[in-house]
Amino acid sequence: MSSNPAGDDEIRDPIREAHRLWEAHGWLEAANGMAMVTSIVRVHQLLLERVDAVLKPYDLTFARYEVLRLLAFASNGRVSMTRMGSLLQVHPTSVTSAVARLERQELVERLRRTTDRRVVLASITDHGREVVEAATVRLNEEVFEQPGLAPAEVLTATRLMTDLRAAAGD
Amino acid sequence: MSSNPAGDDEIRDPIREAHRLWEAHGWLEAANGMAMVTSIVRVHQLLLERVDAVLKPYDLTFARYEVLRLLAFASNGRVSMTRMGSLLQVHPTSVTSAVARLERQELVERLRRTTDRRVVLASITDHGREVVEAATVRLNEEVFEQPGLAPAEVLTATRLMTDLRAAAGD
DNA sequence: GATAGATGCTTGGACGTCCAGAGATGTCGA
DNA sequence: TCGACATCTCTGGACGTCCAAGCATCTATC
Repeated sequence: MSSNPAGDDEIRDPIREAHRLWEAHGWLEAANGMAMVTSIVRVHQLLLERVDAVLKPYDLTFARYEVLRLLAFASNGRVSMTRMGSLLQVHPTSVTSAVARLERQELVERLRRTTDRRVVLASITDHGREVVEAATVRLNEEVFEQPGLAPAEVLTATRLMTDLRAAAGD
Repeated sequence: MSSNPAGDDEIRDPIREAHRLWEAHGWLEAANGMAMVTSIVRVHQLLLERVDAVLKPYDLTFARYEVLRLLAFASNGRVSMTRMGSLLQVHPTSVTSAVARLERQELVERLRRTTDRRVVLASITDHGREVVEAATVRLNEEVFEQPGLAPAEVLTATRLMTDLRAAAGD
């Protein structure tokens, strides 16, 4: 179809291309917002790829890592399911799912609060503590200390994301 | 445990709290990066919530919307599966999954390229075009024109996300 | 105390994403 | 022509997220 020597329809950056098409269709007021949203979606995907690659040797995903990290921080290493969902800002069923897998991996135990037997407490095991500490060291080294932006820009990006969260009622 | 009158362990912003804990554990070099990554993950979640809410009346998700939008832009309304995965930057199986659902909804048809019968072309139907144009109008109005930041900040955020994508080899 | 409503958690199902592997088709060199 | 290899797509399964619905337990009201 094309005479482009590097292949047909070479597109450098799909997001830039989408922005161009939005403007070409007259959606001028929306083009920049579309580009921002699409960029965030893509960055999210790339960052999670990096994070999950680091966590893979520990047989963890980011979702389960966050649960373990939260429990390791908690006093007594115990937090109720509902409270975890609230702190991690995920739905109760996601907590159920994550804790179920962590329990199978023997990184977490389930306990029932005696004063209110409806409440399930997730409790990190000694092995869970070892795993989460090792995983945190690696995550810090390989992702969080090298997030892909200069230190000042990291702060700017964080501030903008915080504003976006606030605008969405977070 | 706590004497906080508004309940125990009131936490305003889980991300700020995580940042504090990271510093308290001496992970100073990683704390800002952790906060940025966590913020992006959260913003992604909130934005997709907004987008999916707008698309719900059209029985679309963002993933399927992107496929439809791409097809509507393409000449003849046709694109091969592999090329869609490349342009949308998702795995081939995600394209298969999205096109399968769109086909059931009669928004897309599958054709086979005669000159190379390995290639499947997704082709948008007239009904698909109607749906995607209507959905685009709503998305522009309700999300992309009101992304939650001032216009200048939208540009800054987009630039930072673009730099992050470049750093990740996008 | 008994019953109605609230709360905490789980289950089952739909969808999206990724991986591993398989099947069909094309291409290239012996 | 034939066989080896590459390419395109799909299937099946694991995991995460969300929704709707259900069960167990607690609380409040009479």
